[in-house]
Amino acid sequence: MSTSVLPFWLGADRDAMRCSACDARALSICSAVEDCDLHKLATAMQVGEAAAGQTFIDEGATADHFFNITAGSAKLFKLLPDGRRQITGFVGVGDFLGLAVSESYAFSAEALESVRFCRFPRTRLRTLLNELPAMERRLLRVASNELVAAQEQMLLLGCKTARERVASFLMARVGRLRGGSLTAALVTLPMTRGDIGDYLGLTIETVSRTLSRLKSDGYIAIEAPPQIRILQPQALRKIAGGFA
Amino acid sequence: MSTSVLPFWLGADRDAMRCSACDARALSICSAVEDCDLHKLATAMQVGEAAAGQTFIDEGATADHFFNITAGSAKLFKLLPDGRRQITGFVGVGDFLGLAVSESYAFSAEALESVRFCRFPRTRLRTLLNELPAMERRLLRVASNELVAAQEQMLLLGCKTARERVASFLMARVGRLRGGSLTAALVTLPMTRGDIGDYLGLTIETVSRTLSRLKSDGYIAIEAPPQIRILQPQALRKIAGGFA
DNA sequence: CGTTATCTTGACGTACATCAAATGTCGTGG
DNA sequence: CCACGACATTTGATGTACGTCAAGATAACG
Repeated sequence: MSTSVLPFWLGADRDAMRCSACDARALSICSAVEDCDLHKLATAMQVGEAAAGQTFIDEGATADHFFNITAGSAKLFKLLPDGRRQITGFVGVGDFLGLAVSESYAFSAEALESVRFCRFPRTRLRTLLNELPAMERRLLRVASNELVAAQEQMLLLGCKTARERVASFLMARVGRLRGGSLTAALVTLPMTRGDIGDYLGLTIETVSRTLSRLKSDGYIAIEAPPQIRILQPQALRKIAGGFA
Repeated sequence: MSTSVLPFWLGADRDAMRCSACDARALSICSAVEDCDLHKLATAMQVGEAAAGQTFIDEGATADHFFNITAGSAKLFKLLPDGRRQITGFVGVGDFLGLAVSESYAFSAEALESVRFCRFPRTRLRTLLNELPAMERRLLRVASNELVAAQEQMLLLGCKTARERVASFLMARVGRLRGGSLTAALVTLPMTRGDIGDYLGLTIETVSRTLSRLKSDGYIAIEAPPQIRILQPQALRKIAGGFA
C-alpha cells in the first residue's frame, strides 16, 4: 500500500544558487548556514518532489537520507500490522525529517498536497555537520522543540477527552499562524477528518461529531472547506487546556 | 503540590576527580568527553540528590539547569489542571533531562527511588558545548533517540489496546536489560501500578486486571513484587506489536 | 501488631468505537 | 452547464473496552 520511490529527480547537484533562492531557507535549518557556506549544502543535496497522496518515506526502510521540506505539506505516521495508524505529526515548509539515528526510518511520510523537498545522504551529513557547527546547533534546537511537542501530544493522547483533543488541535493550528491572537482567526485544515482522527487517537466519526458540537456551541464556524473559523479562541484554549 | 528545592548540595565544584570516578559516566553524555576535558564539566556542575517521592523538576518553572542522573530513577510527567497526569517517561542512571529550549521546563520530575544527579546551569551549557563539540553530537543522538521513543509511545497511546500497551511496557523493560532474549527474563518495576497506568493512558484497575490476565494466560509470572517474570517473551512481543 | 497505602477483583456506567445510511463535495466527461 | 460516480463528511443507532465506584486482600511500615 505504500512503497514508492520518487518519480524523478530534478538534478541540481551543481547548482549552488538554488539554495540562496530557496523559499524555505528562512524557515529551515539552512538559515543557520552562512551564504558563503551554502555551496557545501548545495553540492550534497538532491531536490525531489512527491504528488499528493504519495508516500516518500517508508517506515522500516533503510534511512539513508535526511529531508528538508521546501514546499507543500505532509503527514508522518506509524502503522500496526492490522492497519491501525497513528499520525505522529504534520510537517510543512521548513520542517526537517529523518533525525532518527537508527538504521531505518521510524515513520512513513505521505504528501498531503504536492511536496517539494531537498534531501541529503546520511553519509555526508556527519561531515557536513562538522564543517557547519551552526547547523548542528540548529538541529539540536529543532529536535528539542519536537521533543516538547511530542510530550504535549502524549498528554493529549493519554489524558484528554475527544472535545479537548479537537480543541487542542485547532488551537495548535492557530498558534502556528500567529501568536495566538485573542480575536477570531481562520485556520486551514489540508488533511482529511480521517487524518485528524488518526492524529488525535479518535475515529472519523468522533472528530466530525465533536467539530459539529463545537460549532453548535458557538466556538467555531465551518467555512468553505477546508477552512474553519475560530470564533472564541480564548474559550477554546481553556477547553484545550483541560479547564472545561 | 509539588514545589521543592533540593535538600542540600554536596559542593564539589572544584573536585575535578569526581567525574572520572562517576558511576554514570560510561552510560551518560559525559562519555563523549575526553578525560583531559573533564575538568570543564566538573567546574560547571553541581551534585545533588532527591529522596524517593520528591519532585526535583517542576513543570513550568524557569528552566535554568540541565540534569544528568547518576543514581536511582525518576518519573517525568505533565499535569492537567484537574489533576489528570501523563507520565512521559521513566529515567535512570545516565539519562539526561532538560533539553527543552524554552524558558521553562516542559515536565516535572519526581524521584522513584532516591536519586542522585549532577546539574549544569543552562547559561554555561552553551559555551560548554562550543568547547566540547563531541558532547553536542552526543546530545543530538540522545535527542533523536528520545524522539523515536516518543513516536512509538504516541502509537501506543493512540492505537493500542490495554493488553497491547501493557505487553509493550513489559517488553520495553526487558529490552533495556539485555538485547531481548528469547528465553524467560525477569523485569523489575520500581514504579506503582498508578504510575504505569498514567504512563500507558490507563487506570490502575485496568493495569492490574490486564497483568492478572496475562498471568492467567501464562505469559508472565508475578514474583515477589516489584518483580515480574516474562515467561513467553516472543509471544508477548507479538501482542505488543499488535499482531494478536 | 495495628495502621495505612497499594493492589486485586467485581459490579456497573459511559465515552467513544462500530455499523449503517443520508448528505454533501469534487472531478470527469457528455 | 449539467449529470454522474467516487469519495469525504455528517448524523443516527447500537455495541464495547475501559473507566468509575466499591469492597476485600495483600503488602509496607512504624
